[in-house]
This record gives sequence, C-alpha cells and structure tokens, in this order.
Amino acid sequence: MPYDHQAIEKKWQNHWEETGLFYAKNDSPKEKFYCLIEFPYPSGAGLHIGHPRSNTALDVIAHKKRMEGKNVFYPIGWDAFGLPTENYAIKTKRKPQDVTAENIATFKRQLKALGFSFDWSREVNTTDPAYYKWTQWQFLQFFKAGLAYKAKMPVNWCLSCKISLANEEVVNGRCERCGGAIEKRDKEQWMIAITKYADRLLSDLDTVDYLPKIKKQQQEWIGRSEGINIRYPVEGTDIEVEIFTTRPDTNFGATFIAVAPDSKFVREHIEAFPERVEVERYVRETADTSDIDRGAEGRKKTGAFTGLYATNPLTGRRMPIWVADFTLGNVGTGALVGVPGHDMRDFEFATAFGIDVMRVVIGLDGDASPITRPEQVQEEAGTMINSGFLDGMDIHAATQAMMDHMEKEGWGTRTVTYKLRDWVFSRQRYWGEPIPLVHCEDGCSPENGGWVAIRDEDLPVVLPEVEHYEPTDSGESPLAAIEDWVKTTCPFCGGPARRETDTMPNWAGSSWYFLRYADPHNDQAFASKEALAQWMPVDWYNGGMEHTTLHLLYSRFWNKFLYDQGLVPTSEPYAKRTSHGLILAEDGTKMSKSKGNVVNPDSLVAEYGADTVRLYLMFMGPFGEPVPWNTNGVVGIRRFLEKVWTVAERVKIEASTPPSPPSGRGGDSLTRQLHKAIKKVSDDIDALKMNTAVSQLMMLANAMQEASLVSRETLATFVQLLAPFAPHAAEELWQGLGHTESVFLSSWPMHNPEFAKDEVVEVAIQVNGKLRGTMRVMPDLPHDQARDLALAEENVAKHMEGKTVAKVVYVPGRLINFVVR
RNA sequence: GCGGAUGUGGCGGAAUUGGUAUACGCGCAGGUCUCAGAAGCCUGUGCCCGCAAGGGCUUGAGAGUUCGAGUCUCUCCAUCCGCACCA
Repeated sequence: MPYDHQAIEKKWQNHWEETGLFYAKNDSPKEKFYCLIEFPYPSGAGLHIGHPRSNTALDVIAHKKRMEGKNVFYPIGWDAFGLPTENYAIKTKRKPQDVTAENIATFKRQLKALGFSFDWSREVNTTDPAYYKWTQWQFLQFFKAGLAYKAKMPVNWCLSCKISLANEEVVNGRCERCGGAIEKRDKEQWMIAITKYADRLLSDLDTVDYLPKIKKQQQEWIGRSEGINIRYPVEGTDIEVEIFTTRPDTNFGATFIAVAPDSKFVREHIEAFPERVEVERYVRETADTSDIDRGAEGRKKTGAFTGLYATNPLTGRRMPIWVADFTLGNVGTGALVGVPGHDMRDFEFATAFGIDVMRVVIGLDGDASPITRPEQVQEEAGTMINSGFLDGMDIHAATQAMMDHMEKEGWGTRTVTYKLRDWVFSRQRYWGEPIPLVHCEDGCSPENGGWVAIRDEDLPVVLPEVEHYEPTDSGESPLAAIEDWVKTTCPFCGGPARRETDTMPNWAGSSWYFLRYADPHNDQAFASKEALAQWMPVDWYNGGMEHTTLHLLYSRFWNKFLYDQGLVPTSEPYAKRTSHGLILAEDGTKMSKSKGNVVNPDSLVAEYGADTVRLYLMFMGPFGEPVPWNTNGVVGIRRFLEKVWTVAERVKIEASTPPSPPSGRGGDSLTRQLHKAIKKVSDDIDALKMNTAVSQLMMLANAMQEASLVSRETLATFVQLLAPFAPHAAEELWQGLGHTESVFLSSWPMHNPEFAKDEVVEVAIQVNGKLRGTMRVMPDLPHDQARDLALAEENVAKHMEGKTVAKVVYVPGRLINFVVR
C-alpha cells in the first residue's frame, strides 16, 4: 500500500475529533501540563506558515507529555480585535464582525488540516461579548484600584484624513494611506500605571524559567537605573531646574543644562525665558521628530538658548540652560546636566554651540589632556581628576560619594527611574472593547474627573453597530457619532451621563486569555477559582521574539494585578517561556503579500501532507532562529516518510521475530541505534532542538532500511518516537502493527544506556594538535595501550620521527595528542 | 541611536559545551533499472596541490589564551528582531 497522506490524515483527524482524545480533563488524577502558544490574530491573509512552526513545536511537546502520563492542556483561541480587520472593513464597507467570523473559519480549517492536538472545546475569541465582558470587568478592577487614569499624550494626527494614526500607519513621517503630513497632537488618554509594578516585574524574573535572552530583554525594557535628581537654582529667578543623572560623579565637569522641548520645565516656565520667541520657534520645529531619531548619537545636534543660567552649587559655575531635542521629555525629569567631557551626545552638543568641555575623569588609557576630539570622550571607566574631594577615586566610588554629598547639602535626592512607561490604554478606534466608563454630567466621582464605572450587572458594554468605521474627524472614535449610545445615565446618581467612546488596545484581550481557557464558558466569573487552581500557571509558553517586550510584559503585569486582588493563584502566569524564529521567504527576506513570496500552507498540505509539513517545519533549522523557507527541503522530508512506509511494509510481510537480543556490549547495531535515538529524540524535544531530533529519526530510518531484519518491536518504538512529529502517519503505522488503541495512549519509550553503548569507537591521533590518523578501539582503553597503538600507526610514526615527546594528552574515547619538539 | 540576538560547504544546518569541523537534509556528479524518461536504489561530493599515498588551507575579518578554539577573551565588520497606537 503506498503512502496516501490524504486518506490517512482525514481519517485520523476525524477519529481524534470524535473520540475527544486530546481534550483536557478537569478531573484527571494525572499531573497537569499546560502548553500554550500565542493565540493567532485571524488576519484576512489566512494562516501564515510561521504559525504552524510554533504550534507544531508545542504539539510535539504536548504529545510527548501525554505519552509520559501527563494530563495535557493545549488550548487555542483568537486574538481578533485590531487595526487590520478594521481597515479592511472600512475599505470594503463590511462589518468587522463578519470579516472576523470568516477569517476565524479559515484559520480553523487550516489549523485542523495540520492535525494539532488542540482542545477545541475551549476555544476563546476576544471579540465575543461573553469574552470581552470580562476584559471590561478586569479593566474596571484597575480603575477601582486607582491604576487607570487619564493623561494628555501625544498622538499622530493626519492633517488631511483628520484622524489619529497608529505608529505603524506613519511611514517616513507621513500618513500611510494618503501620504499627507503628520502632526503630534495631545489627546486625553486612559493610562494604566504599569510602572507601579516595575520592581516586581523585574525581580520576579528570578522565579521563572525564561530563555536568558528573553529575561534580558525584559530587564532592559524595564530599564531600572539608580541615580539622583539634582535641583539647580536658576539665576535671577526663584525657580529651579531639576535634572536626573546616573553619573553625578562627573558633576564638577558640568557646563550646561539641556531641557526637552516637550518637558515640564518648558511648559511651566516658558513665560520666564528671555529668549522665549526663539524657544517657541524651536519647540514647534522639533515637535514631530520621533524619540528614536532624537536620541541618536551622531545626529546633528540642534537647540535654542533660553537666556537663563543655572548655578552649580558645587563649583559656582554658571550653566546656560538650552532647549534641545536630544533630551527626551519622558526620560527622568525631561532635563539633563551636560558633561561634555564624559558623554558623547553632550560633547556633540557642546562643540556645536561653543560650550566649554572639561575633563574630570582620566580613562584607562591614562590620557589626562584636555578633551578636544570625540575619541577622547571618556564614558565608562576611570579615575576622578579636577573634582575636589572626589579626586583619585574610581568613578563608581565617586558616584556614591557625590550622591551622599548632594543629599547632605540638600541639592538632590537619590531616585530610581525606569525606562518603562505607563501603558497608553485608549484607542480612538472602532474595533476594540469599549471602555466601560461613563462621564457623569452631574458631578459624581470628582476624584476621578467625573468618570464612573459601569455596574457589573450591566456588563458587557456591547460594541454597537455603526454606519461608518472611520474615526471621526474630531479625533474621536466612530462610537462618538452614535448619539443614542453615548447618551446614558450615571450608574451612581441616575443623572445624565456620556459614555467613554475610546476603545481598548488589542493588548487588553491578549493579556489574560490564558486564564479564560481554564474555564471558557463561565458567565459568573472570568474563570472559577477551582479551574484556575487546577491549570495555572502555564507550564510552557512559546511565542515570537517580537512579543518579548510588550505582550509578555503586559500579560505578566495584568496577571500580577489580578493576583494582588486575590483573583488568580500565581503571581507569575508563565513558568517557562521560549521563542521561535521567523520563517522568511525563499530569498531570505520577510514574507509579504505585496512581494508575493508568501508560502501557502493549504497547497503544501494538499500536495505533501500535514505530516510532511510538520516535520519540515521542525527540521528546517534551529527553532529559535529565523530560517528561509525551501520547498526542496519539503521534498526531502516527504522522501523520508515514504522510506519509513517502505520499511514498515517490509516488516509487516516478514515473520514476526523477537527483538534482537543484545549480544554482548551494546547488542546488535540496530538495537544500539534505536536506543541512541530514544535518548537523543527525548532529550532534543525537551530542549526544543527539534531539527536534530528529526535528523536522528532519519538516521534511524536509514539504519532500519539497511538492516537485514527489523523486528516489529523496533519499528513500533520508532513509530512512537515519530508520533509527536507526524501523528497521522504514526497512528496508521501503529494500527498496522496490530494495536487497537491510539499511539498517544502508549507510553513514551525509555532508553537502556547499556544497549546504547558503543563496543568500539574511533579515536583521533594528533601530533601537535594536527590529525595524523585514527584507530578503532574500546572506548575505555587504558592510556598506555592507547599510546602504543597510536605510535604503531605508520603515518603517526612518520610525523614523530626524530622528535622528542614532551607531553601526551589522552581523552579516552575521543583523541590522543602527542606534543613533540 | 538604544536594547536583544546571529554569522560554519553551492544551500538549510550539525558539532557530546574546549577534543577527529561540515552529522542530517537539499543540490550536484557518476552508476543501476528502463526503448527512453521520471521515481526508486547504490556510490561520491568543503577548498587547493597530487595518478595515488599524502600534504596544505578552512567556521564573517583581525589579534590573543591553550597540547588543542566553530566553541573562551579583546577589536572590527555584516545581518536579523524590538523600540511602547501592528499583532
């Protein structure tokens, strides 16, 4: 019988579905194992080949854990709110609800065709009112706890479309759709105070098993730094300018102050600037530059002098106060003290505007001459000089000494700052969860600016249908145009009130979906305490490296908040987090619809089969790294499965034979290969080294093909090892070997180290580290015998002729190296 | 610019974590089968010199540590991901 993937795959997918084989059981006595993949955004483009990369890997893990006796939970759902669907709906004049339903149907069909062992009975959808009811409810808990607040934040405003744009819709500083100019406009936005959790988000990383690079990115994103806020009096006024620095040790070398155009200092004191007109012009000019450009080292420095001077109490020096856009308004206090000798951007600024440069640190190169060239700027290490009581100290000791001094004098206060900023939670868009607040016209809740929470029993606030999905040209969401909906009554006093028309960002629904899976049909709570206690935390979460900062941090924060409210059982939601690399197009560039280099999973599954696609995805390269797609590689995998099929047909025809008895050490060669493979495949799956696990399976298949006789037991074990990767083919082969139950109900094979041992190994013989021969010997051959055998090799002897042996390095089973002179 | 990562044959990659570099797969070449082709099977395949035996070189570039470096250290270069309203 030839390998007919179409018949086999359909048959087993139906069988698994009918028997509910992979549905998680709430009342199982087995130990739970919660496997999670990032739920997909159901875009109109259909499943991207990158989705099954992650899904297959965790499917392999889920299957192996099942076979190891765990109660595995592997759910799936849809992260369906968001811009692309909304924009598509605007363009095609269709309802986002309908578009979303269609996209989900497509994704579902595509995922099912790949045979993933998802628990489809627990599917969730963020756009379902029964789901977002709880997203809204949880937002209200943030609101009630005082963590949600309104603040003015800049948005990208397209002057011709008259709507605010997402950063992604701004291309080269212009509107993506109309190409028109963009302006930054301040808009009142809901914010969530994630920075209150910064310390715990940082320190609790010690309690979880994330890939080191993931932890590092989280740490850097949170960006804790200890420093000091220093207040300098402004000459001739009663105002002060407050700056933040992590390097007060260099303060004897401070020669200017730079404040950000968008800083509090400029907003509050611009009236007092002697050069006010010039500063106003500069502020307007720089308003639309992005932070990324502004912070860049080497970028041409610009600025405007305010006409004011601050006094450095340490030295009595007059420091001119400049407005300069290389200072960022949202970092520290929005103002910095310029030490051009020891900071490259300060140096660039000072040289551009003729400001003094002083040396206060001698670098490791010992150069103590005046700093005139950029390469002399000493930023990282060194010893203090020209700095009074700090002279001779190392910069780190000097930093502490200076902070002590400044605190004692009352000039400054030690401060911890974070790069992390509070979470902008409002969108002026249609396709998101309505924010469940009303503004009372009668003055309720003055402490919250008049904002009142919707009563729990009135949730969800259902997204009403509108005529047009475009944001209004006043910058409000399209919901603002539905006067009937906006006008409501205050849940508190019953007086007139207006609804909040902003919606939530798509991060909201994805910040807690893993909790909903535990109890997806509950209408009394987002999930019951019992269900959460049973399944949380997630044991293994895999997702893209591109989600390492935002989604991962938001959802950790969200979970921690719920934990503090006593609503979830663990402080950290994910015990383990790994990441997969992007799949690139064959030419090594990113796949994109516009370039037409997108790989279509449907046609691949139809032509080669789901098992081939799954195996190829695991084999194509190291799981954590980006790899270009290669259809030729798929062909190679298909050949492998056909080879397996041929071997299996042969085994079925041959008379049943007992398993090859281990003859002496290691048994026969096939038994040895089998046990090596069991070990390697098991270890590799756990370590997510899927590519080498598959190549080990290939080697075992090659060995079976070459072997004169393959026992049914050997083949059966091979099938078990193959099963997580190629579940359909494995079920078919397993059944062909006479089993009546699913291969996934069998126990994962154990390897016997005795059977895996080699009788003889090849040992390298080196002379002065160069390979001069090899010998086949027992792995534990004693030193003297190894030396004598090696010296007997003709080519080795040739290279040793006339030399004296200074040293012999012998690594049993690996190599022997003669160091000669 | 800042933060995180990566760099090995013609291509995707492997390397027991300091021990025979190039496993496995693709591609290519030769053979077998065939009227012929396809598929399958067998053999070979890092580069240079050599009929061969063998020798030299080789893991982005350059230096260093070591009996021994793809792996450790330093300098440089290139590529990818993220940068807060894409998901």
